[in-house]
Amino acid sequence: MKVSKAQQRQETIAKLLEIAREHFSTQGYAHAATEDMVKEAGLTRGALYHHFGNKEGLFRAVLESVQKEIAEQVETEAAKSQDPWEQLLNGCRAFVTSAVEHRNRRILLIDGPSVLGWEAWRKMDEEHSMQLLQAQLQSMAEQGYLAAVPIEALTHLLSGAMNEAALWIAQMPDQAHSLEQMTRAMTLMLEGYRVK
Amino acid sequence: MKVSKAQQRQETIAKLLEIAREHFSTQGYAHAATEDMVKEAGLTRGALYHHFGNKEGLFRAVLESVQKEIAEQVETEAAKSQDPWEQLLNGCRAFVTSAVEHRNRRILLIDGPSVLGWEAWRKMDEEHSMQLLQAQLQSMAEQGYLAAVPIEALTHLLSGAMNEAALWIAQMPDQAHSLEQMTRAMTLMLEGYRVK
DNA sequence: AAATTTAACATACAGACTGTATGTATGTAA
DNA sequence: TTACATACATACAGTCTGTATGTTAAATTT
Repeated sequence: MKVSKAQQRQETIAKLLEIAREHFSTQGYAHAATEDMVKEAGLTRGALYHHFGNKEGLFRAVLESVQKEIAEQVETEAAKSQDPWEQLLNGCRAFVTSAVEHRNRRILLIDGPSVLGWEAWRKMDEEHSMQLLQAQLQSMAEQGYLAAVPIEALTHLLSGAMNEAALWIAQMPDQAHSLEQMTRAMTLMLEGYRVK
Repeated sequence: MKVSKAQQRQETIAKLLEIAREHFSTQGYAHAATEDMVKEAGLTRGALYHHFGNKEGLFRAVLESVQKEIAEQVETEAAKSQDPWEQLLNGCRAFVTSAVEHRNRRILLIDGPSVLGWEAWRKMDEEHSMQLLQAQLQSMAEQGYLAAVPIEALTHLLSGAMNEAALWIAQMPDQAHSLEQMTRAMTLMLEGYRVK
């Protein structure tokens, strides 16, 4: 049976991304050995270095797919409402819910900044979910929904709050309850920016 | 000349902590080589492993001293006012100001959670600056200054917000200006929790 | 259709780094 | 002063990443 190179390439990359995501999530970047990953994929490290350049390149590609998935979730949930305030809260809750998941959490929130450096990580973040948040805030400000506040600073403040929220919820025994509590705290936090 | 063992021990540990802090801050945990650090201290890796067990142990000790310094700053600044709201805001600003510093930032906010794991990092955090924040919030809630909100969730939300705030400010060209903007955003954020 | 090129790997090896086992000298306590 | 513990130094083994080179099959060119 004959397999096209394009197809082979795509399949190999997809397989490595999936396996690496699992390894990075459970072991962390530093303790995930490239040899173990490629072995699980039925390949050798040659394939990895061919497609991703180095271990960090593989991690970056994995993080990119994590970001895309989360941004999609956030966008979908936010779009379910017409009211800007509800859109904002829906999006925030969707982000936290996604970020809590095992296959996203460590890669996105723990190892991401450490492995790529905060600036590179932040740049990636800006091109995905943070972008959505800032656009929403910007639009709300222009429509007069928000009190006078520097948008960029606010975006980072909220983003940081939600990142930690996800990490906190993730390790609590009753996650549903913790999410409720956190939603309450987040709702009040956002209230501070409602124009009076 | 004869040096007591206790004194020798103390000096060696102090020297290694200081040098390691600089190396971890500039190179990051992963790229800081133990050999380089001990060489700079005029020692060998034997000394490091004797006193700290392993590289992670050294990092943990460094982080501990970072935490202590920051908590001290926060406490000092907060104590400068009698008004609980002002204490809270002073403390928050002091935390951000300290966390921004080069010798604290990466160790505390970037590599800390990645190297020690989030749970261990959080536990250390709780024993230092986060403890102060939660105590302040708790006391404010009991005195009727705060709206009804789960304190633990709130503590993490605010802590996360400030962590990201520090990282954002750190990489902005005009840090003084950015700190002002962030203070404005933080002030409004806290307003959300003021009892109405 | 044959020849050539190129993409997708596999293999082998070098270098860096951590951790451990062991040796040694000096201070300390009985 | 002798026995022991502490504070290291030294040597070595194991792991892991990255790179250089080889190989095979598909794609492209002639």
